[in-house]
Amino acid sequence: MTAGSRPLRADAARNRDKLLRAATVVFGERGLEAPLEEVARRAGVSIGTLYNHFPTREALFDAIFPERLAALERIATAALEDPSPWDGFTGYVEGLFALQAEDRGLNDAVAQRFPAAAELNEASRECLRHTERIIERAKEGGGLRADFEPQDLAVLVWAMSQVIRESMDTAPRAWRRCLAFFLDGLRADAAHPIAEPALTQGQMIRIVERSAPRG
Amino acid sequence: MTAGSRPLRADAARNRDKLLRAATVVFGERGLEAPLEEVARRAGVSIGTLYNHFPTREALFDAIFPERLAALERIATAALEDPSPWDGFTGYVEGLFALQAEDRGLNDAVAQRFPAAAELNEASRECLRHTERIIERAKEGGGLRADFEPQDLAVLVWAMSQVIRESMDTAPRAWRRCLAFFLDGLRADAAHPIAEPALTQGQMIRIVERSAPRG
DNA sequence: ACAAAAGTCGAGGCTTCCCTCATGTTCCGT
DNA sequence: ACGGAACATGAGGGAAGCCTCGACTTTTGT
Repeated sequence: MTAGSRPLRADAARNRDKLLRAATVVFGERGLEAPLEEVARRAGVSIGTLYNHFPTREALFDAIFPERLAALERIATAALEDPSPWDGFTGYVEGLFALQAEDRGLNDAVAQRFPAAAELNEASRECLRHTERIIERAKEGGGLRADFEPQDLAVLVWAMSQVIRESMDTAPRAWRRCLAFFLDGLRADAAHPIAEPALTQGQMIRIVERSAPRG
Repeated sequence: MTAGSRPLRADAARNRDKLLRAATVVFGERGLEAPLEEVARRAGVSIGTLYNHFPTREALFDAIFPERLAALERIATAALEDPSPWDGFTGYVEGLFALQAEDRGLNDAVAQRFPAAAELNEASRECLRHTERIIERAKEGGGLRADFEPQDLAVLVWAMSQVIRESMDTAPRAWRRCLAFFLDGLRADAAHPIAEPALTQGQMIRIVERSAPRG
């Protein structure tokens, strides 16, 4: 909140708050593609009012998720302070997916399904910076295989986000098993050479920018 | 083709064929949710004719994909004949994902996104039966970890189908790297105990039946 | 060659979701 | 307690897809 503009009128501030609460619930249940009209309905407010406060869907994301990603910062900090770099790494990854498994919206957000959400993606990128340190530390500690790159974690997030999406209603812990298999492949002593190189930064950017909701 | 009904009129047979070719192309490019009107347009036929031949989207799937999955049978046979059970296993999995990476529709189909496509899902299930043998053989050979279950392969397919979806345009081979990490975690000598049990058959069924296109 | 059967056509009704804007209401400083 | 600024409202127009149905055209058997 840059607070550049006048303070909101009392009723407007109340409505904005109701909208944010409703959006949090609706996106959590239905994912980031939930109809905005349901958000308005749930907030007890007209669709026009929703658009008054948040001219685009992405503006709503930006108002909701950066704060939510603060939880991730805490998890990252704990990871960097873990005496075992490997445990720190796995703890971070598990914490991340546990968050995703509790909220369809967050799951979509972390998988970068809406490139137009500027602040959200900025927050994601901020997290990624922690991630690099966690990965580097785990490699130096000898637990994590040396050829694992930060971009590989982004790919893992795509993969796990789908597992979570499919299974979260019926078997909310199922992703843990999938992740365990994967993590066993990331240990230094499990490493076999891999011919395919990691995605470049440029490729990542191009992919994320393309990934519209349904395109 | 049970050939229970009369033979089609000549023009009708031609149109049916054009529709199948068009659908193959369109689904291949856009995935199983592609607009049917584009299929009709591409076939040079009206939307009404499309519905004459295929009353539902799923009927189209059933007419296209079971044949396509025959390629998988061949890959499975090769896997079972590989002198190394582990190489057979990895070869099968790579062959499967390579197919998915060439065709968005097949990628969606294998991930079971349309439970109503009866014959398609029957064909998928048939493949799964080969899969069980391949997995069993790889475990007995000592290459594959003992706690890997056939349902885990289905989960892997969800995961990889998403990686493929995201990356196939920009980095068509990127999935290979992700799979390599995963496979390193499936080797018997990389195995660490996993607390979370595999999905049960019942859970799998419930999940697949829920997974509507967008719901 | 002709009529009945078989097949084709596409406009149009339906749904869902998007977003806007003219009108009406509420708040707030004076 | 009043006037203007700020805000809320929801009907409605638009886009995309789905699917149907009655009018029309082609095939085929005789």
